[in-house]
Amino acid sequence: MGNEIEVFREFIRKKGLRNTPERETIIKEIFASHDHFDVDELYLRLKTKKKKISKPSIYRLIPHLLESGLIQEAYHEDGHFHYEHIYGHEHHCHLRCLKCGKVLEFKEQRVEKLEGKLAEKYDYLVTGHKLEVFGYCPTCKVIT
Amino acid sequence: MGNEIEVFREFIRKKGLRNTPERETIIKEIFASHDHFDVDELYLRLKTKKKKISKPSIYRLIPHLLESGLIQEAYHEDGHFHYEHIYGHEHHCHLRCLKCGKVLEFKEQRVEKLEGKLAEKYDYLVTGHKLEVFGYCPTCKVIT
DNA sequence: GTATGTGCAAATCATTTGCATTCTC
DNA sequence: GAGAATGCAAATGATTTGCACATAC
Repeated sequence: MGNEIEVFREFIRKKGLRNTPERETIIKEIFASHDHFDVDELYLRLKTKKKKISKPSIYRLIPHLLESGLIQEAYHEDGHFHYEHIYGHEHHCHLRCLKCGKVLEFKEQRVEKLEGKLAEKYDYLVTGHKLEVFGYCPTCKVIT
Repeated sequence: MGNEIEVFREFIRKKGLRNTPERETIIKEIFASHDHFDVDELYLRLKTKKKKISKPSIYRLIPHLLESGLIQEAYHEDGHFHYEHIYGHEHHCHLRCLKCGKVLEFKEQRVEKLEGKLAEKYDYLVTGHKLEVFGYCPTCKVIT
């Protein structure tokens, strides 16, 4: 079990906000799976486990999770966002087919060097990145 | 003036679809500006120029523009997508502040090599990529 | 004690869709 | 002439918001 809860508590404290059991329940559920998630799916997972958390509570928590660096937007598909938790997990990128929408994951280290350069050049505190490569998958490239 | 119109005509022809003056008007307007655009803003730009194009026509055209590689999603913000035209323009990536949401653009060539490797490894026809680096801007990193 | 968070129901707003009409090929 | 595309109005569905109550600090 990671200490994402600790990271979140620290973040909340620094911001002068308040933590709640609902928020910790949501975070635990997010990190309980290795997969991407979306709000509706997360809500249903919680419901299945008899946790009474409302959707607005999830929606209201997400900006904090993004800002704290615990999660990031993975992609926007089927009309809603899909997120992935990034804290304590190996980074991966996406290879997407422009025709059928299929998404493949792959690992990439090359961009880390770039992060350092950018941090210096623009005086940013760089915390992560998202790389999406697109094109046509083996099936779709034949037809196109 | 680029030949994005030609590229689109070719794409439409290959797919056995039909081209229309509305579509070409939209494409010309997209490429008339160097900036990102979103559907509403594009619609208003067209309206200002007395072009009677409906929003659904724009929405229905976008998947084709994506698939043809003329445009790509730049980011999803303020509840809607922002697109950028990529055909015939130098590629750029985004550096985004997690706190204030500010977006900076920068150039990057390093990822092109990776594209080749991925194309080979997964048998994809790779046409482009989108790289977003995030963190805190000079102002926000002080406060956080 | 006070300001923040929660749940509910209602509101918002981007995007999609049904349909009758028009237009491309 | 058949199948697509358009515009309009209505529907959809994710996300947000107002509000009254509960609760963290």
